[in-house]
Amino acid sequence: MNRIFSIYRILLKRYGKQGWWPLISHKGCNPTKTGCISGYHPGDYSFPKTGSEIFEVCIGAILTQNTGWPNVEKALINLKKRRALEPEHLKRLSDGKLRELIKPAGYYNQKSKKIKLFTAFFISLNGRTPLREELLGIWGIGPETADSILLYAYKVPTFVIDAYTQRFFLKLGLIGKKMDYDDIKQVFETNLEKDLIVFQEYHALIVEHAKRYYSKKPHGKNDFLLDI
DNA sequence: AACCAGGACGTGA
DNA sequence: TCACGTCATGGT
Repeated sequence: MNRIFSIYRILLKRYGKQGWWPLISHKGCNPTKTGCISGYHPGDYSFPKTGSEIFEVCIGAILTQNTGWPNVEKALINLKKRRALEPEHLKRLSDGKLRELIKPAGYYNQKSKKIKLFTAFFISLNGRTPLREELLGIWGIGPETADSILLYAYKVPTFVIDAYTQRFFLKLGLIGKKMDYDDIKQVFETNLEKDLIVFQEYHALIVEHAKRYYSKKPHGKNDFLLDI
């Protein structure tokens, strides 16, 4: 019946719970170990638990723009060592030092500016959950980053669309080539129950699946889902 | 050694 | 609106 939902169940069965969003502060990750790709917490939807963990997810969402997670993790660990994953500390960090710390995540000139602007906004929230429109009003926060922040930092059930999702579901014929971000988002939100866990897992599962079959060209080669 | 990554913004047509 | 160019490091 509902192909959007049945694909979710198939992906969940194949890959299991993904445990997004990863937190370097989560036990299991040793910040001194290089190349540590950890911090996932499959089956535990209580994260992030603290204000600083919420902040960490937000900064990670900015750093991962068009960037692989291993690079982001290096940058986050650098920030963590400097105690700069606390908004009040990060605010006081010089722009030059911030650029240096996040360098492994690339685009450090743009991203340092984005992080500074977001940090000021985050502090002004005083713990309140931001509105999507507020996030989109910040320079450097586009629709995907805004939705990632809402879904994984603030536990707001809003669906995240990324480049992988577009490639994958275009190939499946479930979205159109000319649909924009909000059009595609609506396809998912109207075909799924508004459930935080489903929204969190589905996006993560799409990324996991698409990394395997939609990274290299031709996109979709050997994707078993194209036959179903 | 190219190619790609869990995007967003600025520009010109 | 929209199709491009730009931003940058590190993994495969």
